[in-house]
Amino acid sequence: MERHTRQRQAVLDSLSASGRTLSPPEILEIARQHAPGLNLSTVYRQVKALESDGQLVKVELPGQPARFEARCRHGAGGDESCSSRSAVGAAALPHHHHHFHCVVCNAVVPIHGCPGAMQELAPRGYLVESHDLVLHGRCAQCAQEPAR
Amino acid sequence: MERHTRQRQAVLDSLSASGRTLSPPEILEIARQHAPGLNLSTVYRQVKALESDGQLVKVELPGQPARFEARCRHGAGGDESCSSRSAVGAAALPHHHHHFHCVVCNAVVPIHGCPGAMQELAPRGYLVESHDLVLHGRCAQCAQEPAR
DNA sequence: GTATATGCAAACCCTTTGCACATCT
DNA sequence: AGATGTGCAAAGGGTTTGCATATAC
Repeated sequence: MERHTRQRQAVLDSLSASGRTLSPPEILEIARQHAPGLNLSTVYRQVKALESDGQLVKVELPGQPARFEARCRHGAGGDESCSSRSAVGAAALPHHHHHFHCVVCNAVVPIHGCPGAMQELAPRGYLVESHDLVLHGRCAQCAQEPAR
Repeated sequence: MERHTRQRQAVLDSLSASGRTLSPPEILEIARQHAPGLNLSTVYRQVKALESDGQLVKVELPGQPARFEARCRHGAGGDESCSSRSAVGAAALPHHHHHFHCVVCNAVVPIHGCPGAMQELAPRGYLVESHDLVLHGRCAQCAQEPAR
């Protein structure tokens, strides 16, 4: 079914090692160090396969190209558990979590916690099944630097 | 600076009349009825101009192409006012608001609540400046129809 | 040996842009 | 007339796909 290839491993490793979300081009650059000649198409294919395999999570921020993160790794301080939530289908479901996007260095890191009570925000008669939340601001590093 | 053209009016009207968010191709199809020969490029250009003019709002959902909504005034009071998507006046305040996305009919409507307290969700040292929230589920109409 | 993954190039979707012509004021 | 908008076609990012070859099992 799913073969173990140098490319597959390199893609997975690049994400696990980085501890943050990476775009396919970023993955390519890093993964090439362990898989010379790696192609962007292969990155896209592996990233999709690894996602449905439950090993990666696709992270999509409004207006930005997709990024991916290794499952359940936190790169910036906090960890703890994420509260799971209703799933629509029946696949390997990643834990429910949201993301923080640093507008300065453009990094995206997972955050724990969730405001919850989403159903109350919807108009009457509407049925909330899931939600996406993205925080924008400055990460710890960029918050300290004056300007950049 | 900004000229009044048949195309500009048609783009604006299509959004005002629809009461929901529309993608550029959707705008094109509707607006063409009042501006034959209208081109998709023009829709993109007008939509951008009208946005910086404050007459439209760009709505970006994770993983989806951009949509736009008319920025209409909305009387006081409603809880679910902006929910219907026919001819009823839509609600879109210049203020902070989020969106509900119906996974069945794919409509996107503004909602006016907000969980708040976003700073508490961020890791220590992180500074939250803004956030995006999108609710996914079924709108009132689609919630009643037999699930599929 | 056979099925699957890879690399390459081309195609696709969404959006932007260059340019000559049309249109508004 | 002068400035701005429009249509068309081509280009640009991001992502997917067809196909022949290479590779894992």
